[in-house]
Amino acid sequence: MPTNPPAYLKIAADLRAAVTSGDLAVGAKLPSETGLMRQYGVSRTVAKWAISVLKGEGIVEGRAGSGVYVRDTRRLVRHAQGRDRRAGDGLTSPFAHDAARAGQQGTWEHDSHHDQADDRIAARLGIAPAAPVMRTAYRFFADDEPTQLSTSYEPLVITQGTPVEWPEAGAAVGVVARMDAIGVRVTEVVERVSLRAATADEVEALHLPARASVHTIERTYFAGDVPVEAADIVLPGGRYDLVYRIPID
Amino acid sequence: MPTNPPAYLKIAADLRAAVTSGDLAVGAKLPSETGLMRQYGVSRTVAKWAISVLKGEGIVEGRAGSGVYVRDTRRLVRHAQGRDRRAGDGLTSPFAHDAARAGQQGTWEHDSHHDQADDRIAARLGIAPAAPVMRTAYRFFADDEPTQLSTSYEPLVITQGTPVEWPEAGAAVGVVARMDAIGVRVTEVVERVSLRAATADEVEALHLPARASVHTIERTYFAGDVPVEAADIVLPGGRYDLVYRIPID
DNA sequence: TCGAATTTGTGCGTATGTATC
DNA sequence: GGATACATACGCACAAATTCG
Repeated sequence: MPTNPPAYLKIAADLRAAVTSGDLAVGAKLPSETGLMRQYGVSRTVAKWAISVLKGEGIVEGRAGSGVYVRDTRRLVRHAQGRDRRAGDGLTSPFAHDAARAGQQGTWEHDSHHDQADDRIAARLGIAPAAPVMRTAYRFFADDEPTQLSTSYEPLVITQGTPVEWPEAGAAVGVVARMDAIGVRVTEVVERVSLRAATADEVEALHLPARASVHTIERTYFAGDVPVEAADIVLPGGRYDLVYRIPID
Repeated sequence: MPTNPPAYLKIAADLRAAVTSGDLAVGAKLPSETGLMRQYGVSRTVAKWAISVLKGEGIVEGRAGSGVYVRDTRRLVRHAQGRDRRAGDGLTSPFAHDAARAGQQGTWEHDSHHDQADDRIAARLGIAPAAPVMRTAYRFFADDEPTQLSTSYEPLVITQGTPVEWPEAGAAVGVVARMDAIGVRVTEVVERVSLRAATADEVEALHLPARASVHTIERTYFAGDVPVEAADIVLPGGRYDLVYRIPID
């Protein structure tokens, strides 16, 4: 006798409501599968499907042998760079700034090397395919938890031989300050925000549960009409809010 | 004999790769459950779980009695309003503009009425709780497919008795143009982008598959430091790219 | 230290309903 | 009507991790 809506979605909705209402706080343990079976008079399969829905939504997390727990959904806020930037800002990176606002310590690791632009990056940077670029892969941590991945590309035609050729080697931090140091005035940043399922690599690097969603941001810095840096940024879905301030006129 | 990774994730990865590589184009039919059972030598349960993973990611869609099909993942692009706006822009809404860029026809339905601000909206608008607001619920369509939900709130203290009190009744379209018409100069818009699972209402209104993710945008327009409009916008995840252009300095 | 109980993770087989072709 | 295929649901089994006496 199939009911409408199906049992597993009704159970999922009940549990979701308990989480969002606060009845089940962060870290709280959900009823066990056996408990749900008795409580709702369903089979183990149905209890599993209900919980798997919530896991797909990223709001709970199963630990084998222990139980299913409400995940920490506190969000970091990422502020896109804009006119807020003050002089002296260049001493600390945008990421460290965002982490500090949330009361967390922002750190990162990086790996820079010369590379050739693939077709996609070449198109974004307005350079020839296979043109030389500086490629830097970042992994950012907030209180030692990995929370952001980023790969940036800068045309070497702009930076080669300058003090800021190696992004993390000089005194200036951040694209705007570094470009400023070599006389390139960054005037605009364009970000394209998208959403997709996390790849296996991202699940690994960001300590995500399987089936997680991520925000992806294609960020491009411009000096006038000339792109000077392109970056692919990956943020765990549901752990981040992205804030944009846009002046009108 | 549990292997690592589990069979259902391996099958899901194979199918995902076939979709992203283009071997399975948009609209193509995936192998049936029976097919997967034979192909991989697994039970129906495992085939089901593999497909359910892809459904959770929103890249395929099951049709009972027919099969599982690759969903259309072409993306609409939403351009946040900024300095791009030209004079005369006020004749067409930002949504219609975005749809036109994608070669689709943008239409919408709306429902306006007087209401009282709840605590959350009051905080965002900087007004007293229960203060009177104009509340307008929108549903936007691209080529007759629902693609965006939005609920906007304007403090009646600003608009009451003016020609633009009812958002969809006057000649001017869009918040900036309407506010301009009553001498309120909108100077900035702030958008907070987030990601969460779709509610049942949203699944219904946007024709989403169960377990879908959505972007949510909390948008606030400011005239100087004064908020003049707040809106909650819901976009289907994976069907939209959000583009922001931010001037530097 | 050990072992038993609990719980999730993965997997198999089957049955019924219903939509599509 | 019949064949196919998905959606939902039941029951069962075993492995692995955790918890706790």
